[in-house]
Amino acid sequence: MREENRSRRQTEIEAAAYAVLEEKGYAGASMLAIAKRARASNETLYNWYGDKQGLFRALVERNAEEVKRHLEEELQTDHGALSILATLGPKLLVLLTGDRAVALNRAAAADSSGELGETLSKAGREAVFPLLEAVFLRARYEGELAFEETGETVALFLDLLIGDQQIRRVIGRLPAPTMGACEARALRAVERLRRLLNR
Amino acid sequence: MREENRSRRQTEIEAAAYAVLEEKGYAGASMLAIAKRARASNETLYNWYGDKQGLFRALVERNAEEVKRHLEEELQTDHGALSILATLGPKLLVLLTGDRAVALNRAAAADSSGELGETLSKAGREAVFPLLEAVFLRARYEGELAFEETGETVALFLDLLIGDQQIRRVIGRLPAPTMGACEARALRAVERLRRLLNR
DNA sequence: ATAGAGGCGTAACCAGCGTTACGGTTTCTG
DNA sequence: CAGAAACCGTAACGCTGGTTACGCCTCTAT
Repeated sequence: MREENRSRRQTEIEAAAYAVLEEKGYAGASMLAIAKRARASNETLYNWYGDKQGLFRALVERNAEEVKRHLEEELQTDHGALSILATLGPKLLVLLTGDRAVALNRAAAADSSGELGETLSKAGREAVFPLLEAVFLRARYEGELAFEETGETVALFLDLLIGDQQIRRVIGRLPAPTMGACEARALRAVERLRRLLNR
Repeated sequence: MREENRSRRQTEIEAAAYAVLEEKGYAGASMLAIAKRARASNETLYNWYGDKQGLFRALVERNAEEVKRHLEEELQTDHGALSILATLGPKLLVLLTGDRAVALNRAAAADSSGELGETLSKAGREAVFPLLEAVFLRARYEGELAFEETGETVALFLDLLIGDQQIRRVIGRLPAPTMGACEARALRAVERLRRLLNR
């Protein structure tokens, strides 16, 4: 199969996996169901991904890459640190509470081996964290924020930004937030951060 | 079976359910495994709880009752509001990030019908929320905190207190926090709350 | 004491899943 | 254009789970 063709096929299969996952949960997302939805053969799934965990590991990794790419793009700009946070915040919030991320978190929660959770966290939070640290160091350098421990500050920002939204989404008690809601929430997070870290 | 006997048996069964759930996850927690662990018959399980969902619904409800009871106990005292928060915070944090709560959250995440999530949230967050509102109203009355929207303030407190700890626990990337860690975190949450809501 | 209810332990039923296997067909390659 | 590789669709295998059924035993109530 030609390279471009195969790559397109892969995204189709992964889209199907998301669709089934969002509909039926991890336990209900059978390989055959995913194959049928993608109009693919399960043999292809097994050839490409090895096994069920492999398929979902691929989903997690690709998703995390996308998230990181989005953020790094933002970081390339030479905007002020707080202004970066103001654009980064909503973006991050949308990504983390979106249907795909929620489905992946559910899958990780259901995977008792903990491997999916590890991949999700390593490629997600643990990859984003240093990027945010860089932003905060810049903010301190610019005299906008004052703090001692960078890591602690990033954690505070994440608490203010995300809070318990993710877990509530995962157990199905919070609808996907609108873009506007994410912006408002991110704005408040930055505002509070400034009040806490001023002077 | 005598009433006390049956009630004891129930807690034994539910303890077994927690044990298996914590070991194997929701998908792996089979009725037979739970029955065997509790040295009970699965027929009994089905007679008492109806089906698998019923059993876990019972777990969720009983757990939520306990949480609420703990908190209400604390509220009976006539301590100052901030002092109440200082004792309530660690307690809440321990309960919400403890092995039991995490296992239940995983079960809710795996339940695609959303019923467990609904029960967990209704009996948990949505039951605790008004209690916290009462505390904050008292704090405002005592002149300790200044705010407009009570609900928003409670949400802020929960963000500062819990943050993303729960979701990280659920996907298996955070060990159960120690009592000391919970106390420290709660202390910081209250401290930050005061900085944000003073004057 | 004795009948009956209820619990125990186990087996059995059916369905579904992950995984493998296999012809038939398409698509690439030389 | 022919052979090979890859893919599709489906069936099959082994296994496990939820749920039901059934004999045996223990406890309770009359």
